[in-house]
Amino acid sequence: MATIYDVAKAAGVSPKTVSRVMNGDAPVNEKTREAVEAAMASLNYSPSSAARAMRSQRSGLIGMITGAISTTHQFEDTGLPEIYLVQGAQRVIAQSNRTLLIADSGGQAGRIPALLQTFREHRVEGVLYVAEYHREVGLSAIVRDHPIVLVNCFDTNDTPAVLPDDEGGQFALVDGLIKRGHRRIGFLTLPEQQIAHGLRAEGYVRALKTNGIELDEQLVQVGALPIPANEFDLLWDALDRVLRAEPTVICCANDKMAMRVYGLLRERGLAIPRDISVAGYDDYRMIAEHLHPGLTSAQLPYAAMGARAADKLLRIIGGTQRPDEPARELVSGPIVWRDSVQSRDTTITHLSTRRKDT
Amino acid sequence: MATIYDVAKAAGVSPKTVSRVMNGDAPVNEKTREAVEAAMASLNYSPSSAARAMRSQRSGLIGMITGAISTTHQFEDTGLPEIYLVQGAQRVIAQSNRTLLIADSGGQAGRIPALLQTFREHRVEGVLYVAEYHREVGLSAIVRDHPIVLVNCFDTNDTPAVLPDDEGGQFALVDGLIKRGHRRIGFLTLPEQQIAHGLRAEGYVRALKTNGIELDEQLVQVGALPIPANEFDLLWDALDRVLRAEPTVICCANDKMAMRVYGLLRERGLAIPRDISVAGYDDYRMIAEHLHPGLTSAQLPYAAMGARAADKLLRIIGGTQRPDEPARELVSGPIVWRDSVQSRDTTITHLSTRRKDT
DNA sequence: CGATGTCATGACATCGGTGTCATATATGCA
DNA sequence: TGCATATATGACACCGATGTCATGACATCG
Repeated sequence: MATIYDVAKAAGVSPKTVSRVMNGDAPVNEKTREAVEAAMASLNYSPSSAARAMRSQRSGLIGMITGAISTTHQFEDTGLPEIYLVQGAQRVIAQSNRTLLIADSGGQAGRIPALLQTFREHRVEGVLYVAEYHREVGLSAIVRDHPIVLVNCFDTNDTPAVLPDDEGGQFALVDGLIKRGHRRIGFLTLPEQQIAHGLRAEGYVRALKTNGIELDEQLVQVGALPIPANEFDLLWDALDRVLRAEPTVICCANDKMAMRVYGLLRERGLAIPRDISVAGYDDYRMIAEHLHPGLTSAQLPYAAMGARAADKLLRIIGGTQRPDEPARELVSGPIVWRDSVQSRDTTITHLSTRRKDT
Repeated sequence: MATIYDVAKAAGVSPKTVSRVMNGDAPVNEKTREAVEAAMASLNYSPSSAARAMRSQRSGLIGMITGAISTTHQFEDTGLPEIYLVQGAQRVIAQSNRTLLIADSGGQAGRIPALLQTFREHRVEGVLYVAEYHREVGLSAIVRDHPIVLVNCFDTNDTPAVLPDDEGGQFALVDGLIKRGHRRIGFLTLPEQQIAHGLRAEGYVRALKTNGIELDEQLVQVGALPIPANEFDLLWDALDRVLRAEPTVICCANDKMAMRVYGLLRERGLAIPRDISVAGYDDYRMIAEHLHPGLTSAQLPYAAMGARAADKLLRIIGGTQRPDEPARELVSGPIVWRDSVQSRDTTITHLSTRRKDT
């Protein structure tokens, strides 16, 4: 591989001048520049980032650690749309002329220290720490050596974090359902220990309140439990209880649950959306687009979260954070309306004036 | 960040001795070793991989390029279980004390040269080139500078490649169905231009032949087309034609299609698996495990492919390829049997003696 | 006892860029 | 015309490892 010395020799200049042509950090005569550029092209020259990193003390690398935290998947396999997260982050990082280095622990928390050690050796400028579902984490000390942004998770020390706006997402979904004429809105929730559960429940309640609808607790049931074997029966029972409260639509905690609910409702002879509407959460396109009818769902904006986290991290590294920048940022996703939700005749209902609720 | 000089000073030895302690490439007195190790620990020393790379001319980096090829997604979004591929590759690469560098073009082929340029600057030792679905690709010259392994794709120059064993997977699935008593096996295929289509069709035919069953062309219909808007109607029609041939089971080209077929069959009042069995392909757990009943599916072994590709690449880099190693390797996945397939009473059928068909 | 070998260690150069400083010529302005 | 700047370029050191070679202290052997 050609070096800067080879280029300098070929162009008849000093290495430093070649460096100047590349970096544009000092004026170079037009003729000289052309000669250098010709030499670089003919030698197929590519500067060594190792040498650069060494001299400049800036590696141009960002580390991302995924699959990192859980020792075993306490809940279910998320299906890993994490790749969108990687893509979102990578795009932003590439724009800053940096490169993404990734490490995946394969869910074995014990491997994290070794992976972080690798990051240290590469002198990564910052770390993105990605959790597989919205949760709290405890960070080991080694991580705090670097600028870090948590993604899909947070800790108790106000470490910068980028999180999905679960409350807002559920609010927007339920609010949209109400605008489409629904009044009795069933809600099959996540297991109660999940962070997202509480937030989404709040969004649900706020949407009702904002629209002047009274909460019927019978309509809200825990839909899934961590133990897969039991889950289905429990889902059946939960659905049963919700249906007795006569909802016109059922919000499911996620698209996978909605997929099951499709099957369960059909077994009861209910047609979607004619007899009852259904909504999901996550907007896993693999599911939502291919269910029949298409599933209305609140999008978990993974790509946007990845991009936002990368952006935040770069600002931290560059010292260009806005002074008022909060440690935690929420990223909202759109509601994707598909055919699983039917608008109801609203002539007999009176939409209360919408009040803004912060 | 502490350097080897700091460690040397703290331990009262020369930098070279510290280097020897780290690399074990020459004998070091036990006392000296302990002093050096203590110094390293107290300074929280981490050697600079940039300096190492520079001196040794080995970067310890492997580049992976994903989302690389398609300008627009000609077919549908794959749902990107690519993350499993990344994980599989990363695991193997970490074991070899190397680090995975990733670049994602976001489907914009025009960005590939820039990404490869980044790889060159980092002096990656090899490249994994990942396609989003099984296909043929044309490689630009720049890629051939490096050792490279294609993943999920191949070219016309016998570039090393790791591919899913589509023929074998479909064979194993259909063979398994036959062993479970099925004789009339419907097959809703991929669009014909897909590489996987031809291979799976071959597997289907071979399974029939191996078991002495005659092919009924009516049972095989193209199930999907690249234009999403039309797809559904065409799938309905295709399913209709297949059903007229009275199958006891329907193989779908992928799990997404199977998910739709579930809905379509139910609309016709057919219960799965009581009235008819269904199988998919891909084994996207997000779908297959959560459909009710669980979907039997042939697994696309992404994690294994990633691992195998990384392994192959490392052998190429290390010059330790087995002499007989073929350029293209097929990776087989298991058939995951779930409740969507019902074993049929086989007392009235006569399983022909299984013949091995290579 | 001297030659040879092993152990243990350090001095020094080197990998490929870039920051610092020096130098030489050209230009602007009073 | 003379001095302050700006332009254009090079010499040299340095970033942090490690390969090469040299050296001194012992141990071994004939």
